Amino acid sequence: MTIEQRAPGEFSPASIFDVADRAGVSPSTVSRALRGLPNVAPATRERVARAAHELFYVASPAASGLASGRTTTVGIVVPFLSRWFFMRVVQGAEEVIRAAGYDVLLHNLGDAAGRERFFDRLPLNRKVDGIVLVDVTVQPHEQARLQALGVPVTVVGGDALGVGAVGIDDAAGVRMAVRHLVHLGHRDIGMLGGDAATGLNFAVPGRRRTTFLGAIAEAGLVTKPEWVVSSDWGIEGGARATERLLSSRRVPTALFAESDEVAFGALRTLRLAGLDVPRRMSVIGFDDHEMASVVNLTTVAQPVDAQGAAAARLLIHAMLGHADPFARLALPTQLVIRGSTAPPSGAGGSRRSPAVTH
Amino acid sequence: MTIEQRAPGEFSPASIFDVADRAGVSPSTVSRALRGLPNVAPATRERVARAAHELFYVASPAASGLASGRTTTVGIVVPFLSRWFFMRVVQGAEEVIRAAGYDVLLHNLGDAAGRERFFDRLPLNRKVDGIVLVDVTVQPHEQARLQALGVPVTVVGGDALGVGAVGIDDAAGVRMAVRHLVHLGHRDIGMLGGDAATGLNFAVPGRRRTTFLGAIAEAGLVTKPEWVVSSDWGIEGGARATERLLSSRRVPTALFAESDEVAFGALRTLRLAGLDVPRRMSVIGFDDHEMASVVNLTTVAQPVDAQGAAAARLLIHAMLGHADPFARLALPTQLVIRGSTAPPSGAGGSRRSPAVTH
DNA sequence: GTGAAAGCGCTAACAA
DNA sequence: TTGTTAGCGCTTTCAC
Repeated sequence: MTIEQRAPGEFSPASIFDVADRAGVSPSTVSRALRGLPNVAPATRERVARAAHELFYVASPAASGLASGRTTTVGIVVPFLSRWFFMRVVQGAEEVIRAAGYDVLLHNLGDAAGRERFFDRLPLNRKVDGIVLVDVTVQPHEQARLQALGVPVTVVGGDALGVGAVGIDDAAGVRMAVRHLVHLGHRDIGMLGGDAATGLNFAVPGRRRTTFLGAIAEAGLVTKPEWVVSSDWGIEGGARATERLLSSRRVPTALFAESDEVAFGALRTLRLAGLDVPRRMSVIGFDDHEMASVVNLTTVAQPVDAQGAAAARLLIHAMLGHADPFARLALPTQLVIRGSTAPPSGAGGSRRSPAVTH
Repeated sequence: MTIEQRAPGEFSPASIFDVADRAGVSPSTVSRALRGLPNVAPATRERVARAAHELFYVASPAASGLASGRTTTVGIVVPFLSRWFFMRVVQGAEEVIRAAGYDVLLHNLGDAAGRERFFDRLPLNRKVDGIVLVDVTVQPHEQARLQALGVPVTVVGGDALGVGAVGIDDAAGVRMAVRHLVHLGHRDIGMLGGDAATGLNFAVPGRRRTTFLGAIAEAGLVTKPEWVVSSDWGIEGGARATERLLSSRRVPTALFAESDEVAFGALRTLRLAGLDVPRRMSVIGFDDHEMASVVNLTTVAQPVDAQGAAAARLLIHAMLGHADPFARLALPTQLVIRGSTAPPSGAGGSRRSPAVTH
């Protein structure tokens, strides 16, 4: 920007030389003093700090980045922005990252094409010192690309080899849900999944379905193929999946939804179909979304912010060179019983007050 | 990073000189060719492109940033990350920003201290070419600080002078809600607000309350101070506000909630208090949150992604030097009638099927 | 504890 | 249309 183009009030920011002049030291000393490096006399440091403050001096990130090779920025990569889970993970990670003095570069994959572009073109190349990858199962060839970035990576809720990972014990959570239904007396249990058609191949969906089928078998039950139905993740997906399931000749007495958002969609469809929950149909979700208490949904709670925060901490350790970059962490899940599950209508047993929408 | 520290497979990325050598041209030609500048022979451009591709060359953002003064990054600043509205705005803006070739630096204010720090220290200084500010009312002294950044700013849903702004006609939306209740026959109408205690001074809360009181007066009604209650924004805030309101000697027959999330909290409290919605209490929200259809909430819909997208477009125009940086845009709102509003129990009139929670 | 000097990898005048 | 030449504003050896 040449001087003529500048707006009247605008003035070019102070450089490290300006600060050096004002403090009566050399630029290198300014640099050292301001970054808190050792080998700076307290009095000098003080003088430099004051000069910098008076001139509103802040080091140019581009210049120091170019000189040092560090960006003081970390990338957070999510499949979508609109899902509650991702947002909360981002929130948890953001807080830790900012507290550690880094900025957050947010990258939204969006769809399958976006995912491919991400691994192919590596748009975060040289822009970040580390990456938190949320809920993406990294394929082997993708992992190679990631390595080419030359920065540490941690993963939340995804499978990945050779990088730090934090998540929950998904299998334990799913089993918890199935057992709860079984203990209530249900023998006909369906499952509503996400997964289909997004092409983003994110980590969770497949895993939960496999475990569900295993848990059903463990309980000595069988489920029907028409009772295990996938659709897009989210409320609308859950609604559509439930519609499809309800079109079977015989329907189950209980539904396990892969996420609370899918469960919410199910609740809406069941209400519109006039099927009382939990009298005619029990529904259990997964997440403990903040809306779960509003719609009185029984669910498997997982700590979401905490997973983001843990991944960020892992990453920061890795960027600092300490810490095992291959660490894996599994946070606990917990059953939260509310009003959307009850014994099947045929059975005796205690009754819970029904779930209501508002 | 010295050569010894490098991991085995890692190799230093190609520089613009490497590409120049391989293509048999000078670095400046490489630069021009790769950035699509005019005055490059098609054949040359082609040769350069191939060389760059073969060497996996990508320009160092720090170096080109330092040389050009541009960052190809835009900052999005939000008060919180955990609120649905903000997320959707970010989503809408992100898409436009990325499509225009910029990266997104996400900055979360978090709380009052974070807000102050933001305007005081300007952490986005020289890191972005423009800023989208979400739902922040910019105070005059803050505006001066923003100007010091020397980059264009646009605001979503906030008041701000001298910068582009997009939002909705809040007043029209609020009046729509109040009139709907009045037409149903309600005369005792309360309001649940956010606002209190966050200290973040974000834009919307105060505005909606003022308009609400105006609309009540317009309708020739009166409301009581105990019926207009504020709490933290969000579900828990709405729940607490409703509890407080219900402790009045006489309660209204209808509630206008400042946001759907506040309304959700209200619905939960009303359910727990055994007050049937809409029979004993009508509730109307604001936003058309995706959960509104699940809990059957009547609400005033506003386009959220679209506001973020519009703000991003405004910003990009401003960064490119075209476009009026003072443009203001108001997107339309729309009443969405669902099952949470009905005539008050005393009155006659048509009945709607009740809202249900799950 | 401090300073001098040499880059970091690009872009942008200017010249050719 | 292309090449040459200076920087952009820091950090970082290496001397002192």
